[in-house]
Amino acid sequence: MRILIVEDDYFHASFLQNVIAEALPEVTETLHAQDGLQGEAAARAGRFEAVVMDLQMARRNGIEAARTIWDERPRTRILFWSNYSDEAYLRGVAEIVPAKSAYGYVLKTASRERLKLVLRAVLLEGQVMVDREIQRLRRRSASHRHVLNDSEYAVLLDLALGLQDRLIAERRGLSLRTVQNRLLTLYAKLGVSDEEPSMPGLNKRVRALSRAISTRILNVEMLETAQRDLESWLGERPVNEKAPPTQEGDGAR
Amino acid sequence: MRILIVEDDYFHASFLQNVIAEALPEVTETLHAQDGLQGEAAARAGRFEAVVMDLQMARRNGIEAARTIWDERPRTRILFWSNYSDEAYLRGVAEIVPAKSAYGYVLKTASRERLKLVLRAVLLEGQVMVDREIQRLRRRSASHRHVLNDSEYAVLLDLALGLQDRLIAERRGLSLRTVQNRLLTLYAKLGVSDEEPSMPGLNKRVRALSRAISTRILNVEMLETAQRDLESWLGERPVNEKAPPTQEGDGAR
DNA sequence: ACAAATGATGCGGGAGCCCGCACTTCTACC
DNA sequence: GGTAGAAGTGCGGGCTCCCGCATCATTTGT
Repeated sequence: MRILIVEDDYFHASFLQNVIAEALPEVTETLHAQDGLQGEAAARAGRFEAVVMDLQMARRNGIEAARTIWDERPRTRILFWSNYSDEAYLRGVAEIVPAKSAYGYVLKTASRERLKLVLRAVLLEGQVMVDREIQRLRRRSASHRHVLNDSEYAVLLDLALGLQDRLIAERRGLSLRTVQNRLLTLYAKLGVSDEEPSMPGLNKRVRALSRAISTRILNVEMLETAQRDLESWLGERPVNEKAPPTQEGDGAR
Repeated sequence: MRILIVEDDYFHASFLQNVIAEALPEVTETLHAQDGLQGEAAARAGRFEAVVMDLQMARRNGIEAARTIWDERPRTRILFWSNYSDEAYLRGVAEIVPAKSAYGYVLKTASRERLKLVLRAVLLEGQVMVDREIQRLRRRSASHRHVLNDSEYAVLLDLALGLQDRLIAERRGLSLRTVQNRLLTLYAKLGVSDEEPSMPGLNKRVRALSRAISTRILNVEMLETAQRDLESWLGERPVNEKAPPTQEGDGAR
């Protein structure tokens, strides 16, 4: 069995190699890539069955690297290994994992024993496994602020990219008013409201993004990924011009 | 000489201790705190002259920890040691460093030799020193998107927190129109505009925040710090009610 | 099968936002 | 001293946004 390690921190990478050697004696070879791009290239060339992937790397983050790896070989088993349990990462991973494959998610703070366990479970036995520490954190925040469903999350992403209502409606195939309803519930779930005595007049739209980021429902990596997705959507869109209800050559604006 | 290390990653902390022992033989004792809060407490109790501080830690980030340490003992020398060179961190540090003190900023990817050099220069000799790698990155992005001056940055923070124009004006002691002018230049400098052929109707306000985050001009840590500052400002504000429609003596300006 | 709940949509209006135009300080450079 | 440029402010208009009120369609419970 051959394993690819994608990890930009030298210490973490060598620790991982060490643990792998101990937990998985059936491994015959491990390769170490330093960032997402290298990881993609290595996976393409090396045909690994198993990958341990850091998230949050320069040049190409772990989610995007995993996506292209899975696009090319959907059976690859990938264990995500990260310092953070941002909801954004979990949603990002859940969105791209193919049916054929197995994956896992562990925190870097997990004990050596737990890491070994997850390594075996995911990479060797093909189980799906999420560190119970993450489930715990997840549950705790869920009790507080309500959980976003997929359609709300999609709208949140669009909002975060700066799209205005009309465009969101077009992209998601909804009416304008419906989008605004989604935003409404989004505001509620993110705790954006004027009722706060301390919080006076605020711009709900921006505030929503702000809170989504503070609470790690969104993070930079997923924002960048979403931006790329948006661009490709814009690309294949049939130069759809809006027949503006009003008239005529308003020229560049 | 006694040194406090504030760092939540075990491997990095022990590597650092190792390098310190080698670079600074005059150190008689090092203490290791695992996050910002612990770091503040340790600094308060231990009266260290020198600190090596990670940014991006749970519970209390490095900037905030440094701020309270410097509030209590302004001569403490602090070396910031981070994986990232986000502009947000640099501005955050620059904002809080007291005149009496010395500080430095190194990337974790710096070579062992450079780390040793910076350790001696900052902690021992009291120089101010920023890793040249950071200057380089800084310069590169500066050429591209224009650099924000302090007042624009302040407005950006307010925008990011979700304040609306009126409140920003009040907080910064400006007229409404002036705030809007600032926002205008902010949009320009962040590259938010409709001229993009690809980018159709977008919400400039949100887009500005989005881009500020993507380009690391802002990051989560500084957003949270700014939020706390805002809350304390709101706290000491004299329950200022808006005499809404009309105007009159709005006092401060 | 009927009622209640949930979700999508339309309409309309008050408020906030973006920004062109014009006027006034304030600052800087000959 | 004078003039040009930058920054601050006011006014007004067009557009987006937030959201209450009301109407259907779909889903769910009993």
